[in-house]
Amino acid sequence: MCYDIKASYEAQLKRAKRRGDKRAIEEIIENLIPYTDLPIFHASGFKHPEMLIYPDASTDYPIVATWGMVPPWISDQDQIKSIWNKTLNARGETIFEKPSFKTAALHNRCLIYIDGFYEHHHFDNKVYPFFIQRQDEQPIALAGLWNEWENPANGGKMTTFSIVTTKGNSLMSKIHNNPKLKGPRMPLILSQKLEDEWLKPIVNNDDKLKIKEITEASPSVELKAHTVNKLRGKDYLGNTECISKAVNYKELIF
DNA sequence: CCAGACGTTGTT
DNA sequence: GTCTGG
DNA sequence: CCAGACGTTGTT
DNA sequence: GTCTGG
Repeated sequence: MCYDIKASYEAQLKRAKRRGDKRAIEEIIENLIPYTDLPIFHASGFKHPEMLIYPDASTDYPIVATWGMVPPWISDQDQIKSIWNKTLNARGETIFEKPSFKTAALHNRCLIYIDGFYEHHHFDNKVYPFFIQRQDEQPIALAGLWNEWENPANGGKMTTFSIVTTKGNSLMSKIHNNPKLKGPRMPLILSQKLEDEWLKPIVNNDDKLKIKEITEASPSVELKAHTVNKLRGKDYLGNTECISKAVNYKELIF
């Protein structure tokens, strides 16, 4: 599962920067960043933040997109409201089957670069938020699906995305403290090699199988986690830098 | 055939 | 748009 | 996902 | 307990 993320400028621009094209970076900062909610120290998917994603059609130059997939057959604002809280994540195992995701799974895959994500741990009837990041604290590349929706009423365009999830690893199991095999979920984290595989167009069945393989392999990236301040309700601090900082809960036994 | 959905998460 | 359930 | 409401009347 | 809103 993945409903809460941190996405700094540095993380979001990581892929654009790898070519060392300074002019391109300036352009992105000038023309795209103003339309995003960056920097995001914490955002809930349920607030549908605007971020940068790297689509297959333009692998090194990002576009602005809203978190919460709006499938092409949606016809008005009311339908958007009823669907986009349910399409923040897409189960990797079924992206080629679900009506909301199947077209995007074939033709509209993307990468989302974040610093880390947040998960809620339950202990003694209370909820403790954790921030999860790479052990080396480098940005994380997530597998995503995107779509451009056109409003039939006025031709207005809206680009949206969903984060692909997969089976959770042992750290996730511990945070979710779930003994069941059915197990916790986590976002699909891609190694550098798989990032490019994920964006490669599908032209035959082998390509499709390759993508399926990626969604089924458990992420090999080493992660670490610490408790942070509340992410929901009255005690929520909002989108402030300190929200991903470690906070000690004395009563919590983890 | 038409109507209605179309999605994800987890059980301290 | 396309699939599922009745 | 978590937090917060969960109801009625009539009008600041 | 269960549903809605963010």
